Amino acid sequence: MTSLAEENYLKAIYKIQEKHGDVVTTSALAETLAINAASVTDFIKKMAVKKLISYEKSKGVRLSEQGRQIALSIIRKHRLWEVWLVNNLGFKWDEVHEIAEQLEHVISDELIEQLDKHLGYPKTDPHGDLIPDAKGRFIKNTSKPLSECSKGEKVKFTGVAEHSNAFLQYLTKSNIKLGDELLVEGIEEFDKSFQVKINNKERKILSKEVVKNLLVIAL
Amino acid sequence: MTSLAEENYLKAIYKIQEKHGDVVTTSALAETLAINAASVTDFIKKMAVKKLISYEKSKGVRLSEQGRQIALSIIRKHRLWEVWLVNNLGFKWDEVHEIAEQLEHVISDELIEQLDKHLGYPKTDPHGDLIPDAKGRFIKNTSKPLSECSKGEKVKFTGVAEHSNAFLQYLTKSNIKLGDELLVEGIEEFDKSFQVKINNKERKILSKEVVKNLLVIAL
DNA sequence: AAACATAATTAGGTAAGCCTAATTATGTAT
DNA sequence: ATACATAATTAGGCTTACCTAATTATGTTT
Repeated sequence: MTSLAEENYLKAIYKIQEKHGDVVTTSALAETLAINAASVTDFIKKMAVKKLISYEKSKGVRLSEQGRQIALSIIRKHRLWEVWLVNNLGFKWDEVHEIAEQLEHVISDELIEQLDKHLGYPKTDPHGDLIPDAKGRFIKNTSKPLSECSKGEKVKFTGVAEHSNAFLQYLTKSNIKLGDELLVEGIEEFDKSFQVKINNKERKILSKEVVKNLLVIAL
Repeated sequence: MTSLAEENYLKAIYKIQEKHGDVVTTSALAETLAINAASVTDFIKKMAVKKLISYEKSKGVRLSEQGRQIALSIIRKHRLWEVWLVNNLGFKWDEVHEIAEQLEHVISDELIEQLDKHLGYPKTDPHGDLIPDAKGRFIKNTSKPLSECSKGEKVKFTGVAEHSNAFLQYLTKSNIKLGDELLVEGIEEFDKSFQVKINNKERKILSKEVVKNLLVIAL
């Protein structure tokens, strides 16, 4: 059995590893979990004994295969619940994270498989994040930040790299939604802002901070 | 904030109080929660300090109005989740209890109100138990055990007094479902078994143990 | 290489919820 | 009223998951 705390550590390690690659430091973990570094050191030693992670003293930790599978199952649950909250219960994409943080810890394989089926086996959550299957496998993802596109490229908005409510609400307010077609009409040299045409209709200026966090795929 | 343990104590106290009325003893609580009596004494003292219950030493405990409201909100959540699991996810009525025991502790008023709406504001759960509203109010319930009916009475099966999987599965196997119409054709003096006609079709003999746990309303 | 800042660890402590064993209440039978 | 069984409480401990303060590593600067 893995405890609530362990699940949260595993998920945090997975996410940091995903973003910054390789070994995860004690301080990075302490930061994301909002837990004192001394407590983290304590805890990861125990997790290493349980083979959930490998731990090199003063270096950092890495998920074991077992740990990775558990992390992925939590992420799978989190994202499936988010889909449900948005598609079936009418929540907005900036309202579901905290609720899903609770629901993701409910234990029942049967439940999660039935939920998956009920939702029609979605491949992505409301933020465009991929949902791993029951075995922890993802479909391929070829998205890149809009900031890496060149003038003239036409792409589809498929996900966000930043999940803060501030950013999600900015997009909602700006009427930019997953699935929108974006045409890069120009890039301002001075401030790296993008002029884009959305769904062949509206024209918008998007700041460098924004385009960095919009994930798109080529059309 | 009320902890997971507190929620479980409150729910247990509510249920014992409901069944046996009045004051709830330490041992009854210890029994239902499968927790040592000494631990229960410890815990209820703390709950009394928090005004969740009133506690008279060596006598037992009673829910405070605040405690009652919390207990009812847990029960509300439990039963709404059960409805969802059966109606939307395809679970059987004997498969949902443990999952709902976990889901009932998820904290979000918004969530539970949206769920309630999504389900069409159900008044009863899959076992026929009443679902309190957001303010902890129940609709009236006029049901009684089938065992209290007399020969010739025609009633509707609306709930179970016993929630064990064994009993639920017995009913499923016997093809007796909530909403079925039951006509008491005869009562065997010797063993108090009932001969009933179900939905004006099948005839069945139901033992005293069974009829005691079938809740019905007059038709 | 020495000095320094930063990161990580160790040591010692706390609160929540549980436990067992020992003691004290309570209520019933003699 | 006393004895007895049962229920409840007290006392002392344990584990989990956190904390602070003090110490030790690590990796840059100079």
